[in-house]
Amino acid sequence: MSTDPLSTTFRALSDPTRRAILATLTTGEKTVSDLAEPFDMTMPAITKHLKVLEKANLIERSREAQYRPCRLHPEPLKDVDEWIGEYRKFWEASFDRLEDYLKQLQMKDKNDE
Amino acid sequence: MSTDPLSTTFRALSDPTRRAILATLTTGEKTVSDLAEPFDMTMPAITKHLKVLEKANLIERSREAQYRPCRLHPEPLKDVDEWIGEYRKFWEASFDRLEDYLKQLQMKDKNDE
DNA sequence: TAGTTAATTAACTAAAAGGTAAAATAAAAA
DNA sequence: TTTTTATTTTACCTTTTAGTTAATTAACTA
Repeated sequence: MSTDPLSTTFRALSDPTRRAILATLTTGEKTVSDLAEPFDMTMPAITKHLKVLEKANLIERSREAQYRPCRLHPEPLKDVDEWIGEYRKFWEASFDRLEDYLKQLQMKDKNDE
Repeated sequence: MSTDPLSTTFRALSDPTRRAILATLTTGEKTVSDLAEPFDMTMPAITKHLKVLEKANLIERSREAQYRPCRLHPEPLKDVDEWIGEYRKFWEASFDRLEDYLKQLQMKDKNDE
């Protein structure tokens, strides 16, 4: 398994339950039970999802009495945004122009051989 | 396993070999051998990574003689970009101000109870 | 046609992911 | 102090992932 930060972030985001948890946390700090409520899933499953998000640094946790509130820690998304930024020009070019662009690059490569 | 498009895209991006393959494809169409060359990995492993990328719609493939050239298909990254856009305001707020913002929301929630 | 090159498929393995039920822990409330 | 509430840990199961080697397919080349 890949343990580099970007892989860890993408991995954490690749589950709809975890993305829904992040979405809930955009409205503020929440308890585990709060977060579990919308899902047809046992508590331990939610605990595991929270662990994945915590290890990916996408949430932070504290303690208040018997609660372990979670809050959003969006910083790793910055790196995803930067990564994806490199590809923006490729989807912004229309399909046909992308074809042309890549064909050009390809011809350039062939000339280099 | 989650089969929704966004999960599939994030899943495909969660491996550094696959991200490196995409990066190589930004310089134009490439054969499987071209793509395999930088990695200390057997061909079947690369074939599998390409299958994951193809199923995630991040690459497209064709046939030329005995070659199966690959090219970038960046469209699914658009959706990732849109998803992440919803979180931009959270990492753009300074850490302290985010704390305040979330605390505010939290108080509002408590008042609603 | 025989051999080579490019890539895939098949069969297998080890580890990780995502879930469960039951037991354990920690703090609050009665 | 006992009970309840919130959450985690443990032990288990099944499926998926990421890799391997060996065999196969497909097309070019001598």
